[in-house]
Amino acid sequence: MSLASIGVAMAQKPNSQVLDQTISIDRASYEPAYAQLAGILRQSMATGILRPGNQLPSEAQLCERYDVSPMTVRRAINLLVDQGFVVAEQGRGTFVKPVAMGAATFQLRDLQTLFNDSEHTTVHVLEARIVDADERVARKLEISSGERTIYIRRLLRTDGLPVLYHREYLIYDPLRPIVEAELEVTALQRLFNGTGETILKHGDINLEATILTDEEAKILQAPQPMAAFCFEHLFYDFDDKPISWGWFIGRADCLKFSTQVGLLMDRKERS
Amino acid sequence: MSLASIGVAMAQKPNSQVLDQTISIDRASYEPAYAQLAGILRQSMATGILRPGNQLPSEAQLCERYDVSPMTVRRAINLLVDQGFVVAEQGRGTFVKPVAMGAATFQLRDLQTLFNDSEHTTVHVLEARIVDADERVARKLEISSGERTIYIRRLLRTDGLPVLYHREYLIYDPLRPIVEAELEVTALQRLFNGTGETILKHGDINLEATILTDEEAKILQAPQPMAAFCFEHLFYDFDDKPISWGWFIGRADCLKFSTQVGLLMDRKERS
DNA sequence: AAGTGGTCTAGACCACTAT
DNA sequence: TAGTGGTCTAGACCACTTT
Repeated sequence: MSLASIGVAMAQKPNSQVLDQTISIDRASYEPAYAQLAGILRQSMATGILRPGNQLPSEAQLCERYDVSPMTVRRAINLLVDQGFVVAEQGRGTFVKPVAMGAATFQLRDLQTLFNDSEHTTVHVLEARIVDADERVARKLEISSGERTIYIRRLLRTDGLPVLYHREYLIYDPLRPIVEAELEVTALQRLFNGTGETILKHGDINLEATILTDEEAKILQAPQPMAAFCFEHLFYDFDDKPISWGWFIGRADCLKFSTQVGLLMDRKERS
Repeated sequence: MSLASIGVAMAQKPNSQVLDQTISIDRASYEPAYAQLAGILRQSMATGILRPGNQLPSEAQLCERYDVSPMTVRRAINLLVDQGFVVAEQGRGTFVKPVAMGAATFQLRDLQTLFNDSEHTTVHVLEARIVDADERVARKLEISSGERTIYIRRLLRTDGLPVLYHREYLIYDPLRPIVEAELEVTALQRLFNGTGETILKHGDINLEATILTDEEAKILQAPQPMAAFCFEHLFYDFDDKPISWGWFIGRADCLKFSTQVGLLMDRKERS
C-alpha cells in the first residue's frame, strides 16, 4: 500500500471515513458554518489525517456528514483553494496540496508598521526642487528630456535612527494639485497605505538587493560595505501616464521579510 | 462638490447610474456570470467611472441591473475583495480601495521557472556528508549539540552559469527514508514546487539582503563586492519537528522580483 | 453511466449602519 | 426604519473525468 493511501484506509468510495466523526458544526456560533467547515478540514490536514495528495471527501459527502447545503460546502472548499491548501479539479476531486517553498509570498505590508507608527516614525524632506529631466528620468516618466520634474529626497527615521532613504521624481504639472500634496511629510504614508485622496491608478514595484553607495551609506549612517533592499516604484494616473518614479532604500540589517508556507492554525477566514 | 462624489453625480440613491448601461452579461459565454460582473466593475474602476473612495452600487441594484441572483453578485464582489480592489463594510456599503504600495506582494513562485526548466537548469551536489551539529544548527533543528545531521551543498546552474547556491542541514534519522530522497538532484525541485511525495507540513521562510562572502562569490563566480538575496528556510514535519534548515543564495544582478498594485486589466478569475 | 467539481437560482433571515 | 452587506438553503443544470 502506498503512502498516499494510508489516510483512505479500506474505503471503497474515496474516503469519507477520513473525517473526525465527533466534531460537528455549531450553528449557534458566531463563526459562520463555512468557516467552521474549512477549519475542520484544515485541522484534518494539520493532524495528518489528510495528507498531501489525498483526496478530500466529495462535496456531496461533506453536505451529508455536516448537514449543510452544497453552497456552504462550496464556500469552505473555495476558501481552502484560495488559501492554497488544496487544489480542486473538475470531474476528479479535491486534493491536498503538498507544501512548497515556491508558494511563499512576501508582503510589503510588513513595512507598513513603520509608516503608521507616527509615535516613533518621522519623515524629513532633505531636498525638494525642480530639475530638468535627464534621459533616464524622461524615459521612465515618458516625457521629453529637459522637461521639468520635481525631485524629492526624504529620510524616514524610527526613534531618530534613519531606516529608509527615499528619492522620487514627479511629473511637474501646474494644473495638478499634486505638487503641494506630495511635499507634505504625510505623503509617504499616503503612498504606502493609500489613506486619503489618491489619483493613482496602478503601479509597478521592483525589489532588488544592492550595496549602499557612499551617499546612501552616509545618509543612512551605515558602515560600509552594507547590503540593502531597494524598492523601485513607478506609479501611473488614471490616464495611464506615469506620475512618479522613485526608490526606497533600506539597510539590510534593519529590514527582514518573513513568511510561512503550509498548514498554520491561526488563519483568518474571509470571502 | 468633493472629488469623491464626481462619479455619483446627481444620484439620490447612491450611484446606480455609475454603471455602463450598454454592457450586459452574456449567458452563453464560457466566462461565468460572476467573473463577467467582476470584470465589468473592475473596468468601471479602471476607466475612472468608479474612483477610490466611491461606493459601489448595492448588491440589490446590481442584481436588478444585470439580472443575476444575489449569490452571483455576492461572488463577484467577494472576488474583488479578495483581489484587494474594494472593501466591503457591513451595513455601510462596498467601496473602491485606493492604490497603496503596501499592498504589494512578491511571490517566490517567480523563481520556479528556474527549477522547472530542466532544459537549461542543472543541480550539482557539491558536498553531502554527515556532520555533528554545532550549537547554532542544534538550536535551529531543536536537537542536542553534537547530534548527527546531514549537510548538503548544492549549486544550481542555468545554461552552465551558477545562479543559486544552496546549503542545508537535515535531521539524520536512519528510520526515515528522507536521506536518499533528499540527496537526489531532483530534491530541490520537490522542495520548491512540491511535486511528488512530501513529508513536510509547514515551513518558515526569511528573505534577506546580504553581501556575498568570499566562498559564496567564488562558487557563484561573482565579482566582489556583490549584493545577494538570501532565502533562509526551516521546514517541519507533521509532528512539528524541524527536519531541514538551509539557505538559498543568489546574485542580486541575476535575481529581481517584480509586482504590481492597483488596477490591471489582465487578471485571472477564480474562487 | 456514475461521480466529481463549477455554476446558478430565488428567495430567506440576520447583523450592522445610518437617518 | 430603511438600506446595506453577511450568511445560508435546497435544490438545479452543466462540464469534466473515470470506469
